[in-house]
Amino acid sequence: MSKSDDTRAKITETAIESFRARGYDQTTIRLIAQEADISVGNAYYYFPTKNHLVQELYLRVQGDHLERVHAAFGTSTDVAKRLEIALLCGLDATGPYHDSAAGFLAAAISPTSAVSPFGADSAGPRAMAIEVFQEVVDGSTTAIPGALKRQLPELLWLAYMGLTLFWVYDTSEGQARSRALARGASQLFGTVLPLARLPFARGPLNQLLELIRVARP
Amino acid sequence: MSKSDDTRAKITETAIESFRARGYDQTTIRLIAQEADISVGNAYYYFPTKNHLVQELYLRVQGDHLERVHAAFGTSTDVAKRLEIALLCGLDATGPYHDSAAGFLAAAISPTSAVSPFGADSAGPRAMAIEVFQEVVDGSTTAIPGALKRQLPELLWLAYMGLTLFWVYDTSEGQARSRALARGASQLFGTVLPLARLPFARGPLNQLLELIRVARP
DNA sequence: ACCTATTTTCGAACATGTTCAATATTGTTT
DNA sequence: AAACAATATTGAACATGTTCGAAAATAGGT
Repeated sequence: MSKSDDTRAKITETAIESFRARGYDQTTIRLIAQEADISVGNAYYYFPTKNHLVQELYLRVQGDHLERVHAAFGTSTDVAKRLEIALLCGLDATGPYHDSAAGFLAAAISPTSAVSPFGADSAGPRAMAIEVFQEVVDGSTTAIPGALKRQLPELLWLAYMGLTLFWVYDTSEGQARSRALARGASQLFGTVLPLARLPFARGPLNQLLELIRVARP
Repeated sequence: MSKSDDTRAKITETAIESFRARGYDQTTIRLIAQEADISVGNAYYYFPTKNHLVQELYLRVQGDHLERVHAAFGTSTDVAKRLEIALLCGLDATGPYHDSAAGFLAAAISPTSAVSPFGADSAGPRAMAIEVFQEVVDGSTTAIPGALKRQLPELLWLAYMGLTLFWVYDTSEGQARSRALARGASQLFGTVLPLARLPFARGPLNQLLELIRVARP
């Protein structure tokens, strides 16, 4: 088992390192095999698809995101502030890969892909990602209507996915626009959330929650 | 010029027909060339990329969307109702391609792809798509704050892109959930919009518009 | 009609993700 | 230790998007 684990680990490490250094497209299976001193076929013995190697990278970045968030939350108890932290830490964690983000996105977006954020194959990484936003909500002292509070982590994660999509297309220096968007959106969220408790917000809010119920099977 | 146009048209038609019948992945350049009675190299003389052929399909679907919307608007003057019509017609227009939507999506999503909805190469089709939502707004008698009204078509188009993304992943019978989402979202929009005129909505609304200003370079 | 430049067409070649049958290695049983 | 079963490993082969240099067709000018 050890030999097998070794080979697997060698492939994983080589692939991740190559993804970081060369990006998605430039990282070919043949190159990985060569650098890991194995044959092409052997790589496919452990990973059925190139995208399954991306999955490994995804996991690592996800772990990094969680770590960064934990380090940055500090004593913040305001949801909006915590959301801002979570979003910005997410951008920090993915930052090194922005140059080849397009390649990764194309690989990830297809529902049949192993790395599709919505697919079954990435239930693990996804749960990890939603966990971040669960902590955003749980660690806050802001009053949030119960029905909304339950759905919120997943909704915020979805918003984060949207931000990531924006980020991929963001060519501004250091992706400054994405950061500004993260800050602005968090702030807006902080402004709007209290309004949810006002009486005439009940109608729209219930409509929104019902909408989510329809959308989530 | 006529001979050239003929070849180009033959390729376009063959490709679109193949996309419809076989989907994205199963449509290979060699197959198109064979069915169009030309060589592979010749296809590449007219279309630098397979995705440029998808672009042609995109244009056609876009035109179909616009037609359907015109036929369906009727005498509706309510923004929410018109939005619902636009969204549902969009789903109708793309319906035939749902089976291979994943392939198309993967091809379209990369910023460097010719068919990326946000890229420069598809400025034409995109303008056409936004035009639909321009008409949603222009043909309505609903009172909308001016600053918002100006941004609305683009925002609604963005929402439509989101709906399309949901639709790609939607495996429900006839994509019923996507349709329900379209209806529900339109309705919610109709409920929320009037609230934008209330005094305390001014703050969040301005924040939102500022956010858009930041996000749009 | 002939020559030249441009446009169009061809098909072989290349790179890369993936598959597969054959071979080697390791583990288990007797 | 020998025989058998399982697990690992290999490298060639395949499909497909794309490139490229050469050949053919066409257009324009004299």
